[in-house]
Amino acid sequence: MKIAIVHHPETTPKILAAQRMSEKDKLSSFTCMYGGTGKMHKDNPNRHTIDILQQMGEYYAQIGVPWKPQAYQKAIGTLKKLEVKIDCFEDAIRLPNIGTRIAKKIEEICTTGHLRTLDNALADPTHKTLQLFLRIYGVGLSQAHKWIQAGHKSLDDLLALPDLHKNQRIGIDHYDDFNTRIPRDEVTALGDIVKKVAADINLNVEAIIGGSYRRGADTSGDIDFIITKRNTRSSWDLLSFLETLVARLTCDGFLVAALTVPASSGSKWHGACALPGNPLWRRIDFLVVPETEFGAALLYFTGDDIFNRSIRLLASKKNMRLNQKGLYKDVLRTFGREKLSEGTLVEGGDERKIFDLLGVPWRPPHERICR
DNA sequence: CTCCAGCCTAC
DNA sequence: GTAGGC
DNA sequence: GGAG
Ligand SMILES: O=c1ccn([C@H]2C[C@H](O)[C@@H](COP(=O)(O)OP(=O)(O)OP(=O)(O)O)O2)c(=O)[nH]1
Ligand SMILES: [Mg+2]
Repeated sequence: MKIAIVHHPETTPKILAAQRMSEKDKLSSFTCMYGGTGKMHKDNPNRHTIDILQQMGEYYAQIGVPWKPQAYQKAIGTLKKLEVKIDCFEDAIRLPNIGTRIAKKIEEICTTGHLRTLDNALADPTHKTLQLFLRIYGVGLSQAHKWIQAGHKSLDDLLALPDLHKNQRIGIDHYDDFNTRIPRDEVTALGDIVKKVAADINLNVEAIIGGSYRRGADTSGDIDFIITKRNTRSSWDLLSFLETLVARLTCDGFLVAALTVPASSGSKWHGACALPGNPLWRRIDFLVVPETEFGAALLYFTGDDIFNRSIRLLASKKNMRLNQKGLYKDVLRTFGREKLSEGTLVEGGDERKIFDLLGVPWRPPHERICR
C-alpha cells in the first residue's frame, strides 16, 4: 500500500479514465461508440482552452488546410468530456486525440491565456473579409479566396460581379436570413405546413423532421425533412410525389426558391421557404426515401455530420459501407481504401438494426451530438 | 508513411 | 473535373 | 494534426 505519495496530476482517476479510452479497444476511438450530448458543463475547467482551440481549428478550415480542422475538433471533443483542468504538456499528451503539437498549445494557452499562432492569424486584415464571404450560401474556400485576391471587400462588391452563380446571388441577397438560426418553435410550425400539404397529396406519405431538430436543438440552421411512403422500394417511386409537393408549396407561396433539384436518380431537393407573414427566408431540405431505405436515411439525416463520419468510418473498417440508402457488407477496397465494389445490402429499413449490425450501442438522436 | 465518409448537383 | 453542399 |  502506497502512502504519502504526492499525487501527480496525471495519476488522478479522471485522467487515467480518459487515458484508458485511447488504449485497449480501438473501438473507443470512434466517437459514435459513446456519442455525446453537445452539452458541456458551463463550468468546464477547460472552456477557455476549448474556445481558443476552436478558433484555431476554424482558422485552419478557413484558409483551407486539410485535416487539421478535424484534428482540432477531435482534440476539443476529448477536452469537453473532462471534468479536470488540463494545464500542462505532460497531462495533455496522455489524452486521446491530443499529440505533441496540441499539447504544447494547451500549455501555452494555460500559461499565457492566449495562442500567438492564433493572434497572428487573426491580425491578418483580409481575415474578416474572408469570414464574411465564407458565410455566403454557395460560396466556399476557392471562390472566397479568389474574390479576396481580386480585392473585393463587401457583399455589394460581389453583387456587381457578372459571373455570380445563381445560388451565390441568392446567398448574398439573403445573407442575413440564411445566417439566422431558426427557433425550434418555428421549425415545428414550418414542419406542420409541409406535413399538412403532404397528407393532402397522399395519405400514405409521412414527413419527419430530421437534422438538428431531431437531435433536440433549440435552434436549427435549416429544416431537414425525410419523406417516405408505404410500400415503396426505390426513391424513384417518390419523385412524382416530390414534384407535386414542391409545386403545391411553391404555389402556396411557402417555397420561395429552388437551390438544387434532384436528377432522375436523385432524392434530395434543397431550397428556401418562408412562413406567411415572416420575411425571413429559411433553407429547407427534402430527402425522399422508399420504405426500404428509411432507417439508413433517418440515420444519415439525423447526423450530426461528425457522428455520421465516425459510424461510416467504423463500417468501412469492418469491410462494410454505410450511406443514406443502407449498410452493405463485403465491400472490396483498394489498399488506399478506395471502394472497388458496392458490396451487398444488409439493412436499410431499420435505424436500430444498423446500429446493431455495426456493434454500436443504440444512441437516441440527442446523444449523437459529437461536435 | 498513410489515412481521415460518402454521396449529390451546378457549373 | 472542380466547387460547394448535405 | 493524431492514430495506427
Ligand atoms: O457534411 C455533412 C453534412 C450533413 N450531413 C448530414 C448530418 C446532418 O445532421 C444532416 C443535415 O445536414 P445539416 O447541414 O442541415 O446539419 P444539421 O445537423 O441539421 O445542423 P443545422 O442546425 O446547422 O442545420 O445531414 C452529413 O452527413 N454530412
Ligand atoms: Mg439542418
